Amino acid sequence: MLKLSKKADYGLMALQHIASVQFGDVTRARMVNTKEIAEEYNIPVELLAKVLQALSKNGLIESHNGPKGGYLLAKSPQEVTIAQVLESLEGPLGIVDCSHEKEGDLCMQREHCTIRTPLLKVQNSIYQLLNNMTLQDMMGGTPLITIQSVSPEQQGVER
Amino acid sequence: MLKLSKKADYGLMALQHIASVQFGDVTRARMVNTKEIAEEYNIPVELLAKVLQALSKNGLIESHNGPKGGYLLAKSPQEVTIAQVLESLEGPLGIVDCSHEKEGDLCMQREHCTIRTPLLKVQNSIYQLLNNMTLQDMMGGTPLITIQSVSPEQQGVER
DNA sequence: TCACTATCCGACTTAATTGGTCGGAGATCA
DNA sequence: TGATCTCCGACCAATTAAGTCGGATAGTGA
Repeated sequence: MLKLSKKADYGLMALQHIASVQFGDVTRARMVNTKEIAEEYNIPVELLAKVLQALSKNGLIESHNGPKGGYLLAKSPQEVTIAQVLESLEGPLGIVDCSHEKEGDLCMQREHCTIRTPLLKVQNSIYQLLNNMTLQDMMGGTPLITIQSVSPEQQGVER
Repeated sequence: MLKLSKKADYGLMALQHIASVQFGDVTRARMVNTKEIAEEYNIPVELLAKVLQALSKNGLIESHNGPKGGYLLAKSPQEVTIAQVLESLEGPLGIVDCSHEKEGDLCMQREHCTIRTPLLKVQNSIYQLLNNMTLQDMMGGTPLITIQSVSPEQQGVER
């Protein structure tokens, strides 16, 4: 319930990866391509490509093709909010349908609908939550759970 | 995106209706059956029945069958949280899959997953939000959009 | 310059979840 | 005791998401 889609998951991972390559201290800034991310995170390549497509279309990342091509962050990490990412991949987000319904297909329950107002409140709260968290927060702010590429013998250490 | 299911919608409406019939000031307390709710809110009867079944199974309402039967709220409105309702109808709610994953099917992205921790924060915030709002809040606290059942003589008005 | 290669891009197919439907079992009231 | 009204559990269809495939485009090296 309320689970976000694989596309959203993949999108967030990819963006986070691109951001840390581009702005992180460890490696020097470079372009990163679909295949690299897919292999790093075990994501089906073509699906990830689709996700990156959408993000590019919505102006969150820039695409450069040809050999040595790849993707680049279009904005700085603190300018990209989680809400923007999710909306780019899944359309406008809303708990209730009637929040963004067009003329003609309003729900049959409308007339007696008593749950709309309180749910809209919840929806707004969630939106603010997602809109206040940026890529920046996902990168540096919180430590990784398990770090594999550092010391392999710590693999078993979880949570 | 993040939209809650029809079942959840229907469930909330039904509970709200039952609550206001049982505890509201307008009419005297009585049992309410599936058909009545379905007609009132234009919900497919059988689907609503399924929803009420689930709620009954999870101890949120009591079922009484036979003629003059119907449903009754099992707890007082301020004891029933939105989170409880949603979980009864849709299983445990979580933004990320890995929050309640069992042994064996952990996601392939786990090893490098950098987005888990921040997303869990978001998830907790949302949960608290839903867990702090009760049926009571949905009834009296917030005004209705359209108030049809206010004047008693309109009570019998059916369509 | 020209051909090759590696990339992005859009449409299609398949699997899963959700929404909706049907017939049966149990209980109550006349 | 019988008939009726209710809840209950299993079944089927439709929508949506997940994953796949081939084509188009741009850059590089000979």
